[in-house]
Formats: sequence, structure tokens, C-alpha cells
Amino acid sequence: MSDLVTRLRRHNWRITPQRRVIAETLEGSHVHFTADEVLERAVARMPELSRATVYNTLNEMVALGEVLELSLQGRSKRYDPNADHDHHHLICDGCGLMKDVHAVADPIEWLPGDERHGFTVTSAAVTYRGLCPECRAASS
Amino acid sequence: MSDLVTRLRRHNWRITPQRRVIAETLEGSHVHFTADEVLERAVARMPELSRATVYNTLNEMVALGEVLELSLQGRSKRYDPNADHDHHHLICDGCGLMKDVHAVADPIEWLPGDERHGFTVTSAAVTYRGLCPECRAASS
DNA sequence: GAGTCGCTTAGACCTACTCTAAAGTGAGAA
DNA sequence: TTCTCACTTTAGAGTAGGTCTAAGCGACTC
Repeated sequence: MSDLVTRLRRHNWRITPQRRVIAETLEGSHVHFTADEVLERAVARMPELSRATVYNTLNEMVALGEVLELSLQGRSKRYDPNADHDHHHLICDGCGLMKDVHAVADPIEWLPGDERHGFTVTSAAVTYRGLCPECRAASS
Repeated sequence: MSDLVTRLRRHNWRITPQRRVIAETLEGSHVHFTADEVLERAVARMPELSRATVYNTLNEMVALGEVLELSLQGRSKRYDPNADHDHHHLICDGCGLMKDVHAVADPIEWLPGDERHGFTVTSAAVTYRGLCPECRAASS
């Protein structure tokens, strides 16, 4: 049973068969897929599913605040179903591998009032970059 | 005189008229342009300048480490000529306005060893999001 | 049962970016 | 001076990722 589906239902959002497949595909993996990767895997379960539905559905889940849209590298966005967890991302500059990580402090507190330019700051995302063990071994 | 041009010359990188115009365009503003915005402004100064040269040049400056590539929102990358400063970005969710900000701590220190998954972590970028004063006033 | 509204579909379209092949440019060799 | 060769630039075609549109479908309401 998909927890993301439960969260989506709370918004009075109709859970059609297509939307369920897309939500379960997103949530069923520990990596963050691109829209095309979601499409490919969802189509394996529901062959008549269309590209437009995947894109629409992902955008709607982002708008509902239940999925996070990441554009951290390359040309394509990735989708992270753990929108409620407070986590950040660690990316390998070599191979593009992405991991979720948890920092010990809230970055919003690191930003002094006089650096906020009058903004109401509501969120902060940290992107860590470096080399994963495999790429470090390969480059040395 | 462009400081970015000086930094680029240190890499034994040939400063052609085209490259100079692009570098000066990038550095001459306090906002971070997209490639197309750079192209538009650079073409105003050098009408025969081609799209491919702008894209090539921006990518080369990023590869040299003198310009930062940002893909934080929307479909297009933005370019930040202050690659040497240690700063982060604050974005308005309403209008997309982007400001450079300086945080008081180094985010790398807030990532515990057991959250690093064996990576060698070399950089950390924080993206703050919120509403600028104008958008907050408009929405209330 | 008819009307309405939201969802899905195929496929055309768009935008941002990259590639390719050819021409231009300029520093050093002869 | 003239040649040469590597580097740079160019126009325009090509590609990837994403969006739009118009038509069809299916589930509610009256």
C-alpha cells in the first residue's frame, strides 16, 4: 500500500488507476526518477498510459506539495516523493548518483536577518556535491 | 575592466573579442542571466555573434571553474560569474527574483560522517526559498 | 437519459540546448 | 613575407525534455 496515495487522497484528489500507478512507481524506489523514467516504468505496468498523463500527474503532485521537484543536474527534472521529510541531497560529480542525506541543523537558521532582503523565507535545500567511492577509486 | 576576464586569462585561455563581450556581459549585471539573456545582450554589442559561441563559451567558463551554473528553477540554466565567493541563493516563489546571500556557517560541517555514504564532499550550495516583500504584499 | 465536468489520450508543438561541417583567424616556423 | 596548423567561430540542422490542444471517455448529477 502506497503511503503517497494516502497522502494524495487527503487532498480530495481523485485516485484514478493511472494516478495510482504513477504514485506507486515514484514511491517504490529509493532513487529519484526523471519524468521519462517514471513513464517507462509505469508503462510497463499499464501499457496504454500516455506521456501527457505522467507529466500532468507529476506536476499536480508537486502543486499539492506531496512531491518535490528537483532540477539539480542535467536537463531533466527529478521527482522526490518524500516531500514531508526534512532532507537534503548529495550528488556525485562523476556519475550523477544521488543520495538523500540528513543534516544536523536547519539551514534557515544560518541565514542572518540582514541577509534576507525583506523576504519571508520558508524553506532551504542543501545540495552537497563530491565524489562517490567508486568514482574516487576510478579517478586516482 | 572586467575582473572575470583577468581570471580567465590566468588559465591561458585565449581572450577573443567574442569571449570578452560574453564575459563582460555576464559580469556587468547583479542578476544571474540565462544563456539566452546573455546572447541577447551580447549581440547588442556584437551583432554577428552566434548562439553556438555563447553556449560554448559559457560551458568553457564553467569547466574552468570561473563561472557557476545554476539550475534552480524553470527550464533554463543561469550563470553566476562570482564562482570564487562563498555565497548561496535566495529565490522568490512568486516572481522568481533571485538574490545572492551569505550564510554564517559552512553547510559541509553540518553533514555528519555517517551521512556521507563514503563520498568525498567538496561543496555545498544552499537554496533558500520564500516570498519577496512585493509578492508578500500582493498575496495578502 | 441527458448534461456536465474532470481525466486521459495521441500527437503536434515549443524551448533550451548541442552538434556538425565549413570557414575564419592568428601565432610561430621557415 | 608566406605557410601552416591548431584553435575559434559560424549558420543552421538536430535532439531532448516538456507542454499544449482537441477529441474522446467515463463517472457523477439532475
